[in-house]
Amino acid sequence: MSEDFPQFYYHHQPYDHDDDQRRNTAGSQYSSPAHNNLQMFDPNSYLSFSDYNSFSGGFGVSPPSPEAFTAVVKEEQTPLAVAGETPATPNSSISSASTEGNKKEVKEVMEDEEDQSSKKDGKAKKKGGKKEKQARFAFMTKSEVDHLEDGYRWRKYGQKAVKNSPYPRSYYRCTTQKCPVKKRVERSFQDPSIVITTYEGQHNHHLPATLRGNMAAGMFAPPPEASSSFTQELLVHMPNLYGYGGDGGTSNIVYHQQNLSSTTPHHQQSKEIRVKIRCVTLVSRRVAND
DNA sequence: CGCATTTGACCCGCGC
DNA sequence: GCGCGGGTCAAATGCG
Repeated sequence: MSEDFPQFYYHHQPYDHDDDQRRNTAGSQYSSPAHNNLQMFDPNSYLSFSDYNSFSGGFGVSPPSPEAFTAVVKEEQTPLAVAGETPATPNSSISSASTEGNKKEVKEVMEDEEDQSSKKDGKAKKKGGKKEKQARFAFMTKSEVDHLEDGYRWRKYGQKAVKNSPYPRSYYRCTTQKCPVKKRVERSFQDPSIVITTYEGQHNHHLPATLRGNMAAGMFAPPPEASSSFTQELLVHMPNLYGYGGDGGTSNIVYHQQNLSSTTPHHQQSKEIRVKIRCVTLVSRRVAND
């Protein structure tokens, strides 16, 4: 699976020479036409991660040279997710800008457990073999820290080396009792500045009160000055965005880009947040229209 | 002392 | 059937 993620955001940073070098070495088998265009993205490689049809059907927007963008894939909700609670605590997460606010971009993917990727999930079955399908939600964040703060408390229970990647994958479980949520965190081998976080399951509890209130209930960790409104906006849009409460019958992908500075000045962060909110709004409308 | 992390062993599914 | 790789367990260790 780890092979799929880098493919997804391939060339997100077209001017990163270091990245090119890495592709020529460790990621040789993933080499693709060197155009700074996400159209070069190969959905086939992504298939195991998310529904291929979602991409082929919805990848109509293709920015020529993304400096920063957000991509969202919305797919059918799993029966489990639909039957579950409303996303008071959606299985989404935050890509924290860490202490320095160095987050540059966030990409999200909603993963449907009913697609082919569930095959791999089967491996997660433990001795009991009772593991059920869990909704999964993955996103990529440009961050220097591996474990992004998302408001929940996590306990690391494993770490494995990732094939074709020098970076290990870490496994975390929510420390809250009876909370089934897990997450995997790994770093892209193509761009080590990218952290790939995959959430599995939905929290059956609220955010721990000890952690900066509930500012992290959304998907991203906004800069402090914008945290409140930003999170609220996201929470408002999340249901449509990920099909919670929706018809769940449409596959969708929305791609969005903005020419955000990679070194966003502090005073422009709120602007960036607004851009993202707009993006989410756009997604919501689109889903609604479908 | 309690909790989190580390890490090697183990389990399981899949491909050959 | 076997090997590989992903995921999890659990004892040891670290840390506040």
